[in-house]
This record gives sequence, structure tokens and C-alpha cells, in this order.
Amino acid sequence: MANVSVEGAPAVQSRPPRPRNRRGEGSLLREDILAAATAILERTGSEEAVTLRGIAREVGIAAPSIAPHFSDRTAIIDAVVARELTALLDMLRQAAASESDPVKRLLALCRTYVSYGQSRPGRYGVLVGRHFVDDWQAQGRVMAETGPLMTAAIKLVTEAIQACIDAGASASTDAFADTAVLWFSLHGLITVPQAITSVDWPDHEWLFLTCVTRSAQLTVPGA
Amino acid sequence: MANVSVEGAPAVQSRPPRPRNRRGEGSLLREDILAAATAILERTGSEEAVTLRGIAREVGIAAPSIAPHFSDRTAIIDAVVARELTALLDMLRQAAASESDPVKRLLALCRTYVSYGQSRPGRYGVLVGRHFVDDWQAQGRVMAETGPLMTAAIKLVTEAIQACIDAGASASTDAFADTAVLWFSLHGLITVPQAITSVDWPDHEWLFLTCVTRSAQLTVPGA
DNA sequence: TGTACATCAGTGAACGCGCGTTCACTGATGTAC
DNA sequence: TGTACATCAGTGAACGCGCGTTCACTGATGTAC
Repeated sequence: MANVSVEGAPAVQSRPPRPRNRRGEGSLLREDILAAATAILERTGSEEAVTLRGIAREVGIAAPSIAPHFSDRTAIIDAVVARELTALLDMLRQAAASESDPVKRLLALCRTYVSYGQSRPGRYGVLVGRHFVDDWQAQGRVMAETGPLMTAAIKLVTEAIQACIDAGASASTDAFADTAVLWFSLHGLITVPQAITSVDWPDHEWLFLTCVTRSAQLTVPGA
Repeated sequence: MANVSVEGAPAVQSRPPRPRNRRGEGSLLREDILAAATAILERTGSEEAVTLRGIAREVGIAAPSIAPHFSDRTAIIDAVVARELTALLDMLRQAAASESDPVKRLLALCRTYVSYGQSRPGRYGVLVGRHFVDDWQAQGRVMAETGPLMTAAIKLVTEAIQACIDAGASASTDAFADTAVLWFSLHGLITVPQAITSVDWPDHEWLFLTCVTRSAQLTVPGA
């Protein structure tokens, strides 16, 4: 009986220790660290919840073993954000390439974006939700890293809207400006119903098509 | 010279101790606690940054003195959110009452909402940004508290859109559904440019009018 | 083919910090007599 | 009008916890000879 408690499980439990990498393959741990950080971010939806000790527990290593791979907690989060943003951009590119009709292509882009945000709320919130209230230095660092990816994604959507204009399917006169308006409404579509669950929201597919049609001024109904 | 360091200011400094309340006026401290929590929330934009010890430092009291007024850290944040939401609802009501023309009234409502979100980004992010990834109990508690306020705000905007429809100024056929679409785009207008500063966004006033006009299907230009 | 050795890939204990929470306490002040 | 006392409005030290970080260390393993 001694020292055997059924309910007395430790509040935080580690994985079994991770097998040590072979010589020369030490950098494989870097991948495991990023995967663990991503998992914690997705579970909790909170940047602050991503701690070095928490990652170490998740991976099954000792906390100091992270130091040779990342200088900082924030370096890990930055790496997760950059990798996640790259993945999203790839998905957007694939979606754009999969449709030749301009309106269908725009809808595919938007649907991919919304699906990403809704299926990975924790990550999405960090991607678009970080606001650096005080830390100008961190803001500059992150913007330098994510800026090109954001620009590429915006370019993709702007070109899709321009193709709709050229095909006579959109009344827009400024594809970039309408990309901004479209982004705003899709971001709201992803995040607002997620946070405000006390409202009986209209049908999601209707909301999606309405946001895209009105923001991009589509003259052809998107259904 | 001994022990006098110019740069060696303590990392966290307290206010001078707050004068003790007179007998029977102990509940005045509650207000100071909420004000301090609001200030920290606004400065940091992070719910996790609102700690009991941090509040105590800000108010100029000892940390345990908070206990008689609030059971929890989350009870304080809930109170801040409820009060802030009430203030926003009041501002919306005033805005609605200040304009008799339906389109102007809708624009006044939207402008008030956007102004609130842009001038108080830390608070706004917590109002609309809390997503409870795991904690169903907390979600239920918060929804029960904020739900009625949200419902009242939605009703205000829905009625404003309906008035535009009735006046022939909106092509909408479902005022509530279009309130949702409008909310999404205004939420994006507030939060996306705040988070993504690497983009050279279009003129803000144009974005604002465009979001409202398209989401609410205004047939009369809002300028 | 052996063997010594340098290096790699980590570990484990310990530190100081800020956190929430406990517990016994301390003055001031209103009130009963 | 005085005075004892109960209560109010907190305080201050101490606790255990999880955190990031340090530091000396430990095995396994590739490599030079």
C-alpha cells in the first residue's frame, strides 16, 4: 500500500525520456522542440504557456538541452510562427494553382485561409494576433521575418481579385485595397464566432460566401 | 558611495503605500483593484500579465489584501471585462441616440466601436479575443456574464441596419445576418492592421466606410 | 585491427525570481455602556 | 463625557511551485594513430 496513490498522479507528467540522438544528428532535436512548442501553442492558444520546461517535458528531455538549439523562448515561438506561416502560404499557393477560373480560385484561396484558421485556432491566433504593446524591438524582428511571407500571401489574393476584375466578375477598382477589406472580414469570420459563443450565428457557409462576395465585390454569385 | 547605484533601480517598483480606507469604506479598494487591473491589461495586452502581486504593486497595497474583494485572478479579469463591455455598450447607445438619420446612426455606431477598439487595443483584445481552448467551465461562466451585453449590442446594430432597410438605404434582406458580417469586417479592421504592421494599409477612413457600406449593403454612399 | 582520445549530445542538481496563498498580527475607529 | 472593546482594513513574513538559467558532469561514439 505504501506510497501507492490512485488519484495522486503528478500535476505535470513528463514523457518517457527521449532516446539520445546519434553523434552528428544533434540537430534533429531542434525539430522535436518546434513540434512540441507547436503542440503546446495549439492546445493552450497562449504564447505565455510555451515554456522551456513545458517543451522539455513534452519532448522528454531536460530543460537545459534546449539552450544549444534556441537562444530564447521567443526564438522558439518566432520559429514556430515562421514555419506555420510558410505552411499556410504553401497551402494558399496550392489552392490557387488548383483552380483556373478566377472566381473559383479566389474562393479556394479564401476557403483555405478560413479552414486553416478554424482548424488550428491556437496557432492562427498567434500568427495574426500578436500585438506588441511595448516591445518595439520584438515587433521589428518579427515583422522582418514574417513581412515577406505576409506580402507574398497578399500578392496571391490581390492577383486573384485582379483576375476576377479582368474577367468581369468583380466590380472592384482597386484589387489591393479590396484584398485588405477581404482579409478583415475573413479574419473576423474565423475569430469572432470562436470567441463569442453566446450568439446563435448564421449558417457558416452563407457567412463565408457573403464575406467573400461583398468584400471582393463579386458580380457573379460564388455558389 | 556605498550601495548607491544610479542604474540599479529595482526591476519592479511599487507605488507609495495607499492610505488605508476609513472604517466601513473598505469596498473602495475594490475599485482601485479593478482600475489597476485595467491599466495593466491595457499596458500589456495580456491576460496572463494581470497578477495579484502586480495589481498590489500598482495600487500600493499588500498582495493578500486583494483576497477579501476577489476570490480569484480570473474574477478580477471577469469584472474588468464586464465593466468594460458595459462602458462600450453605453457608448454605443449614446452614439445611436445622437443620430436620427438611419445611415448616419449606423455609421456612428460603427465608428464608436472601431474607435473603442483602436484607442484601447489591450482591453479590446481581451473583450473579443478570449478563446477558451480547454476550459469549458470558464467559457460558460464568461458567456453567461457577457452574453446579455453582447446580445444588447447586436440588437442595437441590427435595429440600425433594419432602419436603413426600411428607409431604402440598404439592400439587406436579413438585418441580423448582415450585423454578423459587419461585425466581422470591423473586428478585422481593428485588429489586423494593429498586428500586421509590415503592410502599407490603405487609408483608414476609406477602409472604414468600405467595410460598413459593403457589409451592410448600403445603397447610399456613407460619406 | 586495437586503442586512446576528443567531441558530441545531452543530464541533474542547484540558484534566484515572481507567483498565489497561509497565517498570525496590528493599528485605527466606531459603538455599547 | 469617558472608556473598554469588537470589528474593520489591512500588513508582513513565510510556504511551495514553476520558471529560466548556471555549472559541473557523463556516457556514447566517431576518429587519429
